[in-house]
Order: sequence, then C-alpha cells, then structure tokens
Amino acid sequence: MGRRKIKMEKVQDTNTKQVTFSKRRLGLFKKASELATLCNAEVGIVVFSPGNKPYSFGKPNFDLIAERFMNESEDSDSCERSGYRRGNRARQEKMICKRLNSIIEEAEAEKKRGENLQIWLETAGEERFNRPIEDLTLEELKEFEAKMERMHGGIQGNINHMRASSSLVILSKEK
Amino acid sequence: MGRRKIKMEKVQDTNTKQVTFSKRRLGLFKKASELATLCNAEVGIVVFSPGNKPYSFGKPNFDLIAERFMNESEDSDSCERSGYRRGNRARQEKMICKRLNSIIEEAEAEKKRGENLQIWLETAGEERFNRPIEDLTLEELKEFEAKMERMHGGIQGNINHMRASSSLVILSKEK
DNA sequence: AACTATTTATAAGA
DNA sequence: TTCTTATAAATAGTT
Repeated sequence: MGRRKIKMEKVQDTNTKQVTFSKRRLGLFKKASELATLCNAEVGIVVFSPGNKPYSFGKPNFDLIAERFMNESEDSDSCERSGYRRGNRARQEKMICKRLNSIIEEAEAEKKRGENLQIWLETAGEERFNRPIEDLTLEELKEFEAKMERMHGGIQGNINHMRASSSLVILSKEK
Repeated sequence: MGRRKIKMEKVQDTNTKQVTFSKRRLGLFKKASELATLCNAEVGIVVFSPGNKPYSFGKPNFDLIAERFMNESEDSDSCERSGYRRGNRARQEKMICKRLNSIIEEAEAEKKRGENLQIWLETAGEERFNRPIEDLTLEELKEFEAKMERMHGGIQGNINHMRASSSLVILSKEK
C-alpha cells in the first residue's frame, strides 16, 4: 500500500528498514486500538525492534505504563536508593522501578478519589512491592492484582493493568 | 475502509461486532506478521474477544509456545515438585507458568465438584503468598486460584486470561 | 516530517 | 459462513 508493491521479505537497506519499522509499528498499534474499541476486546502487544528495543501496547490502560516504562529517560525518581549493580542490569532495574512508581502513583490517585483507603495504603505502602526486582515474582504481581480487584470489585482495567505489568516486568528482567 | 466509514466506538449490534472482530483480528495478525518479516522484528500479541476467548499470535515462535501452554492441559509431572532448584531463569519462569496452568486445571476440577470457593477466599491469608512460587504448596496455590475466580466473577474467563498472559510472558522471554 | 500514488484492509452486501 | 466489491485507510517512495 504505497507507491509500489514490496516483496514480503526482510528489507535490506538499514535506513529504509528503520523507517518501515516505525511506520508499521504505529500502524499495528493503531489497528490494535481500533479492534479494542470497536469490539470491546482486550489487546496486548510486545514488539522487539531489529535493534532489540522493546515496544509494547495494551488496552485498556497498558498504554500509560508502557509509555513511562519505555521512556527510559533519566529522572532518577526514588529508584536510586539501594545499591544497584552497574551496566545493563542497573538500567533494567531502573526501568522496573519506574514501572513500580507509576503503579504507586496510580494507587495514590485512587486514594485521593477516596476509594477504600485502607487497602490502597496497605498495598501501595507495602515494601515488598517497592523493592528491587530481583525478588519481585510474577506471583506477587498477581497478588497485587487480587488486592486491586478486591478494592473495586470487578474493574477489568486494573486487572489488565497488572497483567500487562507482569509481562513487562518479566520482559525487562530478561532483556 | 469499507463501503462506509464507521465511527470509532463500540459496535452495538452483536452479530456485526462478531464479524468485525474476526476480520480485524486476522488483519491485525497479518500486519504483525508483515512487520516481523520486513523488519526482522519479533512480535507477540494476545487478544481477548468480547466473549473472553484468548487468541494469540507470535513471530518467530509464539505459535508453538502459545499452543503448548494453551492446549497442553497436563504435564504437571514435569514440574519436578520442589525438586528443581535454581536453574537458568528462563527455565524457572517456564516452570512457574506451567505450575500456574496445572493449578488452574485443578481449580477448574474443583469447581466442577461444586466446592465453595468462597470458603477459601475468606480463609486465604496474605503473607503466605509473599514468597517464590516454587515454595508455595498446592493448597496455597489453590487458594490463589480461588482469589482469581472471585476477581473475575467467572472462572473460565480467568483461566483463559491466565493462560494467554502466561504465554505472553513466555514469549517475551524466548529471545 | 509531509505528501501522494498505490496497495491493502474492510464494511456492507450477496 | 464465505466471497465480492466499493470505499476507507495504510503506507512506499518521494520531496
């Protein structure tokens, strides 16, 4: 769907490939978004660029997390604390920390809305959800999910939020 | 992109929605496939239909993995109980997903037997889940599943979600 | 980053 | 449901 038809094979030119990747990744995410909206479906996507960078998409509300998660800017947040190892590992952990922070932020926002303060505090404040990732298990995230659910009584959004987060966590651990 | 332009909002007519979902899901997967091929990228997708059925796509090898985790109902014996200790991490994660799946199977059977999941919910402790999954007992894992049941209000939907998300997790690790 | 010529996806219809 | 087709949308190559 362009000026010319292209063969379905690996694009050789590096630059062209980069451009194609950008355009099509966006296109793919748009399609995913439409599918979710039109059909009330849930969609999660993980893409690794040829350069091995991870991009993710999700609905509902995977977007925000992924966004912040992938925006590996510099702001240190509260992540700098405990002694992180250096190199790639440290970077990964920083990203995870960002994710965790965003979750806490959401918890805080929720708290302001006045919905079940007790559990929110209990959950968001718990140290085990706020420590370095080496020890953060998928199981724990599921537990977190369970708590969120208990608070709201059926909010699919939060469930997806946590599900997506779980994927991201595991993903980053291994990259 | 059809005979007429449609508004980007939830399709109301159930039948139309079903048709749209089928078409667009296939379209999405095709786009994903092209992205992977053209750019030598890796892509994984999980989609839940409005009816809560999970569909997944992946390149280069999500299909196999998804297939394995979504259909392979048993195999719990390969989990080596508490026998496996510290292997490579990917392997460990795999075991966790397998473990979850087998637990889910048990919970499903349990439900069929008509047992009251509520009882588990009320008695389920919090602290016991705060450890590596390989250390949890079967009974504890059952309780965990019970929580999930309450979370979603329907066990089947949850089972599907869990399976698909497990697959997504695995996918991101198969790098 | 924008811009089109074309290809591709798909909403209706059969 | 599967296929057809008129039209909307995506995008390859260009500027």
